Amino acid sequence: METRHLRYFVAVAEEKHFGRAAERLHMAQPPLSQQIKQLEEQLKTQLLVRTTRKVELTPAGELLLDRARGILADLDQVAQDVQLVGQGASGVVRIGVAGSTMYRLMPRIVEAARTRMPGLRLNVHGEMLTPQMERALEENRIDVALLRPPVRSEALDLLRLGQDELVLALPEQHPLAIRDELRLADLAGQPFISYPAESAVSGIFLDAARSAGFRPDIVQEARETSTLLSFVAAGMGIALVPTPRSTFGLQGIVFRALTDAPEVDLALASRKGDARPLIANFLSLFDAQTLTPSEGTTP
Amino acid sequence: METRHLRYFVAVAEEKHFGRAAERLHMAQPPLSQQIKQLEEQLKTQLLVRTTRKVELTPAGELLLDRARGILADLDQVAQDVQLVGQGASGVVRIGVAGSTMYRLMPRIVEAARTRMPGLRLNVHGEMLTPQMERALEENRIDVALLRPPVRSEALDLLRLGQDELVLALPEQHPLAIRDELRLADLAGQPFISYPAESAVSGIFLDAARSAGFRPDIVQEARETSTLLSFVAAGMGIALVPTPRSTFGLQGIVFRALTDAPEVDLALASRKGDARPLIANFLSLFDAQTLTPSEGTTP
DNA sequence: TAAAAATACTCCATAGGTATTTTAT
DNA sequence: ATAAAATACCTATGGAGTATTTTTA
Repeated sequence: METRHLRYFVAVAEEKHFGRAAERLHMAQPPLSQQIKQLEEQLKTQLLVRTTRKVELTPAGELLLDRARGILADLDQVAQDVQLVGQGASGVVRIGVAGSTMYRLMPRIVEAARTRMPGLRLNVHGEMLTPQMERALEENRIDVALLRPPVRSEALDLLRLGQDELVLALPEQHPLAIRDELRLADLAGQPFISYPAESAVSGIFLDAARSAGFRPDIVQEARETSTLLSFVAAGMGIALVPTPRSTFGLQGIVFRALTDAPEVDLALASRKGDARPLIANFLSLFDAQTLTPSEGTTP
Repeated sequence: METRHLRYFVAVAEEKHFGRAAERLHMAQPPLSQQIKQLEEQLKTQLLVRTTRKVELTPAGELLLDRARGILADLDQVAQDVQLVGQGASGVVRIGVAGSTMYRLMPRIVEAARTRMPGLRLNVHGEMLTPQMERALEENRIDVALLRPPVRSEALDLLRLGQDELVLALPEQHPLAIRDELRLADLAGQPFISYPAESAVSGIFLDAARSAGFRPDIVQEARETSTLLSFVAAGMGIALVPTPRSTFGLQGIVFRALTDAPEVDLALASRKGDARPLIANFLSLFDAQTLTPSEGTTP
């Protein structure tokens, strides 16, 4: 049974007239009769009762009409869908995201995708650290990653989305809070709360501290900025965090800029080899600074 | 897009090898390549990535593989279903049934249909009287009718299912209840409960009474036997009913046979013109006395 | 008898086959 | 160097067209 048979049958069943159906199909009546006859022979089932005055459907014909319409509609839909996927206008992008980009940047990304690529679905893998995302990309478990450089792998493309300065978070009553100018070196000897050692922000912080001539005393690690700040609020230590716009409702915390603040980037990483139009389209959403630059968030 | 394209594509996508796919399709490799190429051109979408070492699916190809399998399965299913309907092995039979055949005969009919024609679905139109069913048949609102003859129309085929004698139902305390032999004529002058005037049983009763030389005094009509017997139990009158096997839990009723009891048939009626195999098959279930004869019920 | 579907036949488009070339590993 | 897909070309099946006959309301 070819789709031709279905198209022809539906036309005849709807017109209840071979001549008119043939016209509608832009063909002559005899070959149409032949094809219908062939269909009936293949199905070993009479579909139409023909008299010279009228064409009527048998119960089997009624069933076929209904089902054939469905199948033809399916075919049209599939053709459309396949083309959309082929053009990269439709499909699922698996995106790995750093912990708390979830709160400020991710919603913007989701919104941008929703409005400018309606056929796209984002499969979000949250709470990942940069090295985890690198591996996940390499092992094809995710397609793109919203991460903080640097990345080790050479096989990744990076699209910089923005830059944050690390700012100092410290308890309100802390002696350093009254100083109006602070340098990194002033923090030597303080107890620090930090992100996990594997995280990009932690690496940047440690490098910067080493350059400033001290080795920070990390008294506590926290994966999420909200947790980290709550430790600061509790007076356990001070911390450097990527310019947070909210204190997560915590009391007793103040933020101070550093004159020599280390910078952290935020970037979209993807595999260099990945030629899929969907990924290219998704990345192109962010080429033209859709998300205002320096709109970084927390690690 | 022809189903050929789908079959070919599924074969190649599954084998991931044009040569093996061609073998599986019992054809040569070049025309297969051509057809796939044609499909890709029609969809304006690349479906496969070919190298000389391996064939891989694009995301669009993955989608098409999945959907094409579904459509091909649908087609097979449709072909099967159409053939079943064509052979009359599957479909819906709209059956009109006399009121209380529902309780004893209908379940047997449903059971016979279920076991011997699993593809058949019965659409039961209950609580109908013979003349209503005749009209419903003529107007093609039902396909068959389980009714009590006689029927007026010449355009119906009747298949007799069984025969009942009308038995006398009367209050326990009724004077006639002590007589050991009763004839119809003995009932002259009694108050009667009867089925509606249009019903077949009512007609048969009135004819029999006329022959016996009296015109019954009908004090109450009831459509359903259960209702009718409750009137008898209440002492409102006596009644002739088709051999009921249950008293519907009513107290104070007795049944007496009449030596000259009128007989009522039960039959399956169908349109003479109806050549649909489904109807023929359904009726043939009852040709061979599947339902034991004289298993009649109530009107 | 007239309108419509079925036949009979003819033709040609194209699915499918054969031979060969190209390509990527 | 080789396996596999693509290309080139040919063949022939069968889909579609034209002319005509058959059917039935």
